[in-house]
Amino acid sequence: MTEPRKRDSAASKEALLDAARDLFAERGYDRTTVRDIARRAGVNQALLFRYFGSKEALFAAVVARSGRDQLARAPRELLVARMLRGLLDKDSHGDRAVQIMLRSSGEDSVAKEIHGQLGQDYIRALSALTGEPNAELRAHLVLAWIVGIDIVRSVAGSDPLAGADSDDVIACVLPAVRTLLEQVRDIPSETDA
Amino acid sequence: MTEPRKRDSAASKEALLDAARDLFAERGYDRTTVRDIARRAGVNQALLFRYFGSKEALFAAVVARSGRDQLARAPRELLVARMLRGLLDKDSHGDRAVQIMLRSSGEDSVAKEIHGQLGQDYIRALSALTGEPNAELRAHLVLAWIVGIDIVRSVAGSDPLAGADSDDVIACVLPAVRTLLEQVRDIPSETDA
DNA sequence: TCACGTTGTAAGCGCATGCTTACAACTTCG
DNA sequence: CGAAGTTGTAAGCATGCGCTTACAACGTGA
Repeated sequence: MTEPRKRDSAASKEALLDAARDLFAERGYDRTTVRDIARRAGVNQALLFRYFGSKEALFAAVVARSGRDQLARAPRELLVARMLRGLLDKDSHGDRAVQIMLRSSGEDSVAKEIHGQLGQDYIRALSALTGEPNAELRAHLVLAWIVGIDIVRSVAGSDPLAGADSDDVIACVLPAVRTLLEQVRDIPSETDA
Repeated sequence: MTEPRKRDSAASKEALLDAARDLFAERGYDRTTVRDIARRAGVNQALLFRYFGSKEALFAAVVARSGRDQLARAPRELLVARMLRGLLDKDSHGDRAVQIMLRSSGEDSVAKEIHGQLGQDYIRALSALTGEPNAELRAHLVLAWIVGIDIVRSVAGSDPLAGADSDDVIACVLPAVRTLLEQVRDIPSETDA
């Protein structure tokens, strides 16, 4: 760094949040180091600790930010389709909150609490998509599927699911999801508008 | 260790494989340390490296052993139900190969290859459960769901899915899975026999 | 202008990880 | 019986991790 960075704490914080969001989503919590995050953000790693206090607190901030945005933006019955397209469409900056959150296979109770809170928001939203008595269980199962799709795609990078046309995946998944949450809908395509 | 262990390399290897199987399934690859494995196996960690060469090679051995057992044992149409019950029923020593395999969110190409091979065996088995042209895609989606269920259960440890009665989960999941793989069946209960 | 608070940096701490080394004790075979 | 190979062990290496410390430079307000 021959040129010292201009001082702008808000920009530094934003850069760290963006970098962390992307890296946590790509690699999961454990395999994302604070050095990686700082490097991608273009800041010194000490700033991460100054502004967020710890790696874990940064994680919580990322999850909270990502999830809040999506839940505010999506009509409920489109939520599943948005989450799926968010992970299937490479360019899309769709909903990554769920995979970011659950991709960290942390077992500690603090992380669990963090996940739990936002998770509850998603579960509440999904539970409202069915009139069945075991709505919460169904919501969890649907959430689990979305998470699983993300993980299987990344691990088995060269098979049909990784390279799948998102419409093909949606065509398989949504009818199945509807056996659980009957109000789920796909996003209207442009030609429908 | 006041009493030196009796020399038995086969028993030591077996103990390491069992310990690793359990810990990888519980914690995932990254959060399982070689010291943890050795401790649970009741051996010195140097033996792990002597007998398996590396943590990664041990992982490969565990995955290969677990998966092979299950695929040999299960009639195809019961495979999904067995995998689900394997993770839902706490006492069961059911099929953990898939979650062990995919729970490690490793991105390196060696791990990917390892996963890929056994994964292909599962995919082949699952693909044969439908006559649809995109059978492989469907198989991957089902596998993804199983993985996702395991992960969501462990992360969100106190909600309906974690404490769920396995019959309730199966009752929700199997009909949905059948929209993808029509030949899937549940395990006959004892009273049916 | 100057003092103080804020922001950015490089270096390093303490600890944990996968793995290695050196040694002792045992077991087997000629 | 003794040599060689095998098995088990404790200790430690090299590296990387989250996090801290100390300093410099800047920006703001009195």
